[in-house]
Amino acid sequence: MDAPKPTLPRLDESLLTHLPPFSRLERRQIRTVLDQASVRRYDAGAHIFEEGAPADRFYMLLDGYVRVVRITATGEQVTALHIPAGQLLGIAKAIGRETYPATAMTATEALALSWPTRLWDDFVATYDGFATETYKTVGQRVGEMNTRVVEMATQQVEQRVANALLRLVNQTGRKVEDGIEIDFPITRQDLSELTATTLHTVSRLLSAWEKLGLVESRRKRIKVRDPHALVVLAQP
Amino acid sequence: MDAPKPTLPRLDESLLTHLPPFSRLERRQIRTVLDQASVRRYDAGAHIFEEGAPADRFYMLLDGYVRVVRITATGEQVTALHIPAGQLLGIAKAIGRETYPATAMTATEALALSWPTRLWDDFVATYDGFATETYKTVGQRVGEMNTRVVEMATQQVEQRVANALLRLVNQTGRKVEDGIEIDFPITRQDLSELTATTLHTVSRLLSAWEKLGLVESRRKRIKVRDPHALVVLAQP
DNA sequence: CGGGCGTTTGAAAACTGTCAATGCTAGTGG
DNA sequence: CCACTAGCATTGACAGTTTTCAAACGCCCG
Repeated sequence: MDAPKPTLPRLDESLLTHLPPFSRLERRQIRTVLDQASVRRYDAGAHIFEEGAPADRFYMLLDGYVRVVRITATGEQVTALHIPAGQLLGIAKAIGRETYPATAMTATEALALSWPTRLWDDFVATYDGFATETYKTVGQRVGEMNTRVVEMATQQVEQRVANALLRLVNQTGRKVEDGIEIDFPITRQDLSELTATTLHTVSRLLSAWEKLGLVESRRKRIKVRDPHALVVLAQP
Repeated sequence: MDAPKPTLPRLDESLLTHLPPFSRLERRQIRTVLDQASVRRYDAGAHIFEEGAPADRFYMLLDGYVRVVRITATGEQVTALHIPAGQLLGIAKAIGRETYPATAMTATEALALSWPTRLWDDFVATYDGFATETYKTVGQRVGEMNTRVVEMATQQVEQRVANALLRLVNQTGRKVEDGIEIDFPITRQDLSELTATTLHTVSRLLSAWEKLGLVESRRKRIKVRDPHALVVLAQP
């Protein structure tokens, strides 16, 4: 919400060198980019920007996970997607918008760089590969949204939840002993907002799957023990 | 699917002068753009391009309506959006994709220009306003998809169908005596693919609304007589 | 004028949501 | 260090919208 403030120590260039939108830049260019950036740490659950607000800044998530949600007139939340560290967000400018199309809130403690949106056109024009890579990101997100529309239109709840779990595990999974765990705290409610159902139904499904040995879950943590069996469930 | 072929008579420049992506171009530039274009007429129901195919060309729809659909593994169709004359389509390149993300089929007889995708970067670089306007188009479509996800996640079928009807009427409505009619042939099945329900449910809803005097419909035609009442129905 | 395709309608079944109540966990503060 | 409590999760019973299944109708185009 309030404007991010620059930190005193200079940011290290290695922060960006391996991230796609900046990977083709020279050291000197990265220096310039970093000198224009603000860093900020966010608590878990903090709002980075709000749907409908002027798109003042765009962000690069350095650490943590962000949930992109829309909130309906009646107060219900619908989660559009999750963004892992290393991706841009708040890039309204890339799709010709002056305001943010959704609210971004952190799913974990997070760290992000940001730049004033007025620098966007500079970045696109000046930095080789920046535009290409950001449009790829847009493309992936559009693709993912598309997939969700198709799923919601054609599949039953069980399949949607299974698919959502698999996607989370693929995108943000952390390999642990006997399974893969979703790398951030996620509640039944969160999962239900991602799959257009209720927390009750999600709870029942997870309980059932746990009895079958497909998943294991504690409060806010979900571990998938048998991804393949889930893939089977996810099919109609 | 075979390649569009150029027509013999030269295309008139006035075709493009008032269309957003080209409206800032000079006459001479439009001439160049047109000389590189192919025109083609499509029958109603024809496929312009297919999901997953290499994005060889991008298109400007000059007349008619196009339906963008995705087809699931089990053969069900889900309609993503409708595109009216005057808009670009097949602009995979704008979102960093090499293949079309969905199938485009005509809802009516249609007329479209097209260019080889290799010209895309030229267009973006050379023509003032082209990039900006196309990204606005992308933004609008993303916004619309977003809205549909939210609707599907939070609303009942009746509200979704009402909202879909209103959107169609707003975007492609033609004012007629005592009402506004959707400007292209649309079946119950089509509407159900747009709202994630079945043709039966759509049929029942339309029958009920017709009894109430909100709409009037014949085979493949829907006329909205009382948009305001529909807006009320569309609310939760 | 015929038939195909779109449409209508009834009845029954099925998912899934709603309501309600309780149990449990993890973090907080004394 | 332990008790407390707020938030998260579980579960049963029930209701209701929506789909599914089936059958028949009727409009339009060729």
